[in-house]
Amino acid sequence: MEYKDLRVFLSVVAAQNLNRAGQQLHMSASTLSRRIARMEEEAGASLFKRDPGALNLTPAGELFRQHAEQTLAAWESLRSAVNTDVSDMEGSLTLYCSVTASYSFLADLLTRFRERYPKVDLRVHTGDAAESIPRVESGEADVVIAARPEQLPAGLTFRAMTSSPLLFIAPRVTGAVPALARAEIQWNEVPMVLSESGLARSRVDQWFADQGLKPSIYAQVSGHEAIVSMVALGVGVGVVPELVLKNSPLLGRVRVLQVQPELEPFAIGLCAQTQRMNDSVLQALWQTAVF
Amino acid sequence: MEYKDLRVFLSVVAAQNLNRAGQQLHMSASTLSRRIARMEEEAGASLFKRDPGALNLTPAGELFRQHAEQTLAAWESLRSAVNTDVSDMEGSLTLYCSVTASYSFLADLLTRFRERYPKVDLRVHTGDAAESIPRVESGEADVVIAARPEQLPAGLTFRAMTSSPLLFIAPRVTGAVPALARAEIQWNEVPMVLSESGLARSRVDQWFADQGLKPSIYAQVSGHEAIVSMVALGVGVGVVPELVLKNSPLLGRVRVLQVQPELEPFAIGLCAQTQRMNDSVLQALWQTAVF
DNA sequence: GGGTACTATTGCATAATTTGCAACTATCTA
DNA sequence: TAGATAGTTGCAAATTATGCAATAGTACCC
Repeated sequence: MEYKDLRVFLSVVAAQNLNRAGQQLHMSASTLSRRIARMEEEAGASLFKRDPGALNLTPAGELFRQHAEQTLAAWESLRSAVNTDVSDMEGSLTLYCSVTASYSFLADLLTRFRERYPKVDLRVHTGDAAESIPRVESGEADVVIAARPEQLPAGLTFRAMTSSPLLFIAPRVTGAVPALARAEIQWNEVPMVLSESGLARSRVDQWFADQGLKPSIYAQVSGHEAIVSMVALGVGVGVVPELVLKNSPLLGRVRVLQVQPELEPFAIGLCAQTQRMNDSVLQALWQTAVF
Repeated sequence: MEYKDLRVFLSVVAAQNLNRAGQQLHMSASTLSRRIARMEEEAGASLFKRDPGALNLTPAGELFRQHAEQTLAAWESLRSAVNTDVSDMEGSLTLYCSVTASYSFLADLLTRFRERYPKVDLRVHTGDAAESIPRVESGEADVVIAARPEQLPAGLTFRAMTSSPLLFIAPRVTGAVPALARAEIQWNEVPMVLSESGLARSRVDQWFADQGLKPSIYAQVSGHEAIVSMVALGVGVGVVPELVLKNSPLLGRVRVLQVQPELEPFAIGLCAQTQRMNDSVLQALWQTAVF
């Protein structure tokens, strides 16, 4: 039994559904199913009634829930007590991240950070993902949530939180892009909607170069979200991380193209200047991201 | 942080020394060192003062110790409450194991079992390890601690707890066995002291057969402990599990021979009849062995 | 002062565990 | 009965933990 299991359990109790809980926790339903099975084995009793429609607690599950809440509360309390100088740590932290990252990670991260270090003055800026690395290099931001660049610039430290595949997307309405209708796609005729710069752009350029092709660029835009919008309008094919797609309200208007070879996935995590890593506020955020 | 870590922590606190704690826990000191390092990172403070001579708790460590004790107590209490019919489970269990296994595992296992299920009437028999499997097959024992046979007989269920290498041992006094003194050992001239039967015996027979050799058997005895005794006396070479050797008072009188290929290690664990596995007392023991 | 013994830590290869995908099962619904 | 939804399970890949062996730091003794 590990503390992470207890958090998983409480999430599942709240969600009453493995798939919903899995989305919140960034885990698959199968993982949750097995973690719960293990907890039940260790506890020696089944914790959920598998009523069709909703997962409800058994009496044993209710006791377990109390145990989980108390134990986690005691643990957080211990952490605060032990880090006296940290629990009422003061200071400020400027964090920059893309709009998309703000949907999927920022909420979790900041909620936990706020609980632990309420006195730290947090400033959050959102914007284009491609801006992340420059911002942390220039010192405009103390820390950013970013995709790890192919070559991490010297002086920066990165800690992965998750990864997200990089996908080709096309308008759902077939026929909007004639070059896609052929049996074999003629990539040099496909109008592409790409980022002006950034990791996604260089990966795509490399992908075309590896095949000895030159992309036909219809539009260069700033921001992955704009790419989804333009693709949904039917102007061409774009490339965005799955994370952006999942959170887009236009998800239903585009479709994912299966291409070979696949683009290497984005590694997404926290990034800060190495020389600032001994700053206690930064260390606190680092830890919050992990446990 | 996992509950096993908490137990590890308390053991280290009690032992004040990684090597001693490691022996009790059947773990290496390096593992303990790293687990503690991880706990300290997760807690956000160092838990032990690394005073030379003894590991003492820091103030943070003292708090952590309280947390660990309370959490584990709450957990045990939950387990008891949840398994009402089990915590005051009655019944009896006959367990058979070798003398050696009784040193290294039985104490831990029975202590924990007793705490959890005090009303169960436990009967323990010790004897030759080779007797284990027959005893459980015949039903003389409900469960045995045994090495897993090459071919687990049908109808038996096995759960591994640890493994132990199978070693060739010789008298420490060189010259006692002339055939060993040669540059290349002439195995067919080496007087062997072997079990009359059992897994170790069949593994050794197979080992000789694989090399196209026939062992020269000086003595066949019953019980691994007797093998160590006879080898220590200088009569020949024997084969015993490391576990037996480690616990033998004659450890200093024998030496381990490096042979190629090595014999496959023993997998040691609990074994019971599959058809009895739905017996609640047996299940209780099974769980006790794991968590 | 220089061994010697003892203890904690770390590099590395291996072993064990965990994870997600995909296929499967079961139940509800139209 | 077909289709949808939700939980479980086989399997391969990735991650993580483990022990061994080597290292580093300290006390103790001659």
